[in-house]
Amino acid sequence: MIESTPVSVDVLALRFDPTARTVLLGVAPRAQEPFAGDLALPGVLLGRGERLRDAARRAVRDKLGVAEGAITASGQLTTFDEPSRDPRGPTLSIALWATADPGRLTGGPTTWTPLADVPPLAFDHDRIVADCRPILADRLWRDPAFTAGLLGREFTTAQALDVTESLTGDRPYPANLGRVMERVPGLERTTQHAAAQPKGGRPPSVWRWAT
Amino acid sequence: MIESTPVSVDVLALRFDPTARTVLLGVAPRAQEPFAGDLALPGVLLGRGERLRDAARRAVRDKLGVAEGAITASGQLTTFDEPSRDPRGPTLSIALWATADPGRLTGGPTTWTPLADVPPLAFDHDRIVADCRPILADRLWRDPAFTAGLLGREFTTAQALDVTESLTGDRPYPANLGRVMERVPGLERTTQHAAAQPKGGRPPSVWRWAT
DNA sequence: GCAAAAGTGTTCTCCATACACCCATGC
DNA sequence: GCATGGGTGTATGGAGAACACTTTTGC
Repeated sequence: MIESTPVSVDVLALRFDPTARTVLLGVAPRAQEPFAGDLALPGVLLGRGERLRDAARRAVRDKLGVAEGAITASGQLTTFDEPSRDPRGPTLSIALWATADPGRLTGGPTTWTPLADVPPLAFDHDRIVADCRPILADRLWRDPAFTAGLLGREFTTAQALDVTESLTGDRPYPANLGRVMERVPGLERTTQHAAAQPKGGRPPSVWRWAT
Repeated sequence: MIESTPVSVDVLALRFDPTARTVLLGVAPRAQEPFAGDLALPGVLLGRGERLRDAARRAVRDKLGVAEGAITASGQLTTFDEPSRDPRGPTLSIALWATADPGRLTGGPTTWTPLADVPPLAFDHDRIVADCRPILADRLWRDPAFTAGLLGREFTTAQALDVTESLTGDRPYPANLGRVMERVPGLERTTQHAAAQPKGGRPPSVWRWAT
């Protein structure tokens, strides 16, 4: 029997905060050595026969204190295999994304930090975040599960602008983003309009997923 | 100590055959149960601390009999985590691609089958091939390592047409493919022309990678 | 009215697709 | 010459980016 490399699942847990108008990444201080006390992505060792999605949910629940019901979607990113990424010995890290409903979020030791400005993290987690951000930006408006997971079943143009800016780094013209969204299968502009921003401005349209 | 899921690396080993004018996939009959005798992708269990690339090279060498020097490039695809994919118990399968130089290929029990027409394979390898083919098609002309690995340092327009057809399923117009290739960084059309096809026709241009 | 922010319409550019036509080879 | 097949030029359509101008809100 060959001794195999342990596999950990590390999660980029994302949540859109409509008040702060940014996408936040969930990180938590590590409870144990190594890097005890340092911030890190939620991660767990993959159990035997466990599916990646389930491990990701478990990581988010145990390490961030997010109820499983609040996790709206998840998916695979890439695998990191540098043997020295964990000082305890070689480990494989499979990165997944997960989106959380900003609704009920039991406190916990979680720090939600803007995705655009993540503090230094333990292990090679800085690299994981850096490598995966472009992948996430690419998924937006292309992968409906990811997009709907982040924005919810119903959202406004203003929120869509904020999310896009958080992920890609720059803010699209509302007109152009509207045309992109028109072409997303299953997404429709409703005739409703949300309340305007506190500072004023025209009230944005409400968008809804078909099914 | 938690018992972890064993990780196998399964490889889509690709080789361009200029004579047959198609991209071939390397498969070999399994030596052991389960599925002994059935064709399967070359795969090995990932050793502790072993890098994915190295495991892929090992798989191609041990299972296909391809010399390591003949492997020109490799890269990551996706991970398959259905717990029932191996009857012996849950295993993770990380799929990688690898390209082989059609030069020296010591016989071995390898079958090289056209990528467009792969026979039934053991385990879930049919699904792996089906899921990964579009990813490979997308990599062509975008990932220089992959493209150069398949076509070599120097190749003709005719070969480029054949490879594109094998991966995507339909044959582009020579004119359009030429313009795509002009825009590939590091790839240049030389002033040379190769010999014409046996049936005649205009001799195709030779393309070369810059460095 | 004024500032803020979304929506409408228009233009421009780039790229992919398609095809008519020209050119160079084997036979 | 004729079939074969790559190369040149050209047109068309769709997507993205940029921006003037209009509309609807808060104050």
